[in-house]
Amino acid sequence: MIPQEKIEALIRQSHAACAALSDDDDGLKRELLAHAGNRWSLGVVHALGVSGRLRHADLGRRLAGVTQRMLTRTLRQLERDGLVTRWDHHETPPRVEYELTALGRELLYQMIPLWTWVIRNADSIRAQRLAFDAAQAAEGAPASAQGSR
Amino acid sequence: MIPQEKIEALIRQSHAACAALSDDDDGLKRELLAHAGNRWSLGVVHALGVSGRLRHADLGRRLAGVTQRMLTRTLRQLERDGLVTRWDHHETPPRVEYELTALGRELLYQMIPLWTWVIRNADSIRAQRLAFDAAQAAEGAPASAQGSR
DNA sequence: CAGCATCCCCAAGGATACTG
DNA sequence: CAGTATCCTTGGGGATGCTG
Repeated sequence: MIPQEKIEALIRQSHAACAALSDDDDGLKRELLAHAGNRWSLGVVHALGVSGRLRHADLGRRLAGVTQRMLTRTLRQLERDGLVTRWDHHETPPRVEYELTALGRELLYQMIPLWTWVIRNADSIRAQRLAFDAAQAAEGAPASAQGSR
Repeated sequence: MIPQEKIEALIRQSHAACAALSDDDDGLKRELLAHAGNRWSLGVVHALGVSGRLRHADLGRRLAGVTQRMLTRTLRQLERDGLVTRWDHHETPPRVEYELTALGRELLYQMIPLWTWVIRNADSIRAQRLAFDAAQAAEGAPASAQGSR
């Protein structure tokens, strides 16, 4: 699907980029990429990207199942990394809005191809997983194959 | 840096892609993206991308600080998701080699822009973090500023 | 050499209750 | 409404030792 030479060129490029990293950067890099693996970060960035400026409760409504605690936590992390801005209107009752920063928008922009790729390949990966798990099960308990438990 | 309209077009695209997801896919998607946040997954994929087929011990040598346990674990996860192939030569002493699958290469290919972006922005993010932490500290303990504890 | 078993620590994530 | 505090569970990550 993707020409081999192109992949190799890109790998060389990434290799050069990787070699340019200090040990210190390595940790930071992973922390940044960890947002992709965090339970709610992607959802927050995506919701803010789609809807612009949103209040805490609005965000909570869009992310089904999130608790206030985790939402606040996630927002703090994103704010700390400069991906999200917090707008506190200092009113009573409280009124706080969140918005993507330029950096956050860029990150979203960078994420989309990866994201789309994962979604496109979700089916084949799920099938692969099932096959793998089946193979593992067959290997792990061949003696008790018919003994159920 | 990136035109606003382009971002919005991409966001709409990602929104459409996201809307196409079932609840089931959502978990899978995050699990896949979690490889980006895992301690060693990226390193393994990168090393295999750069060097082709590698033995367990060779991989261990390239990833400074990894333990056999975590290396094996990581490889199993990647194998389960169809990103890495395990070649067991069934010899004694054991000889097992690992290699990226086509899917794994594609993932690496998809990752590189994001990766490069993070590296490019590492400095500004680190600065942002320091500022944020300083602000938090100033806000959290202004009363006990001189009282230490 | 490859990798499993065991024990351990800690942060992510969550449920619940409370406050300005 | 936005957020903190508290308690709990789970899994990532690691150190060490053993085996085919």
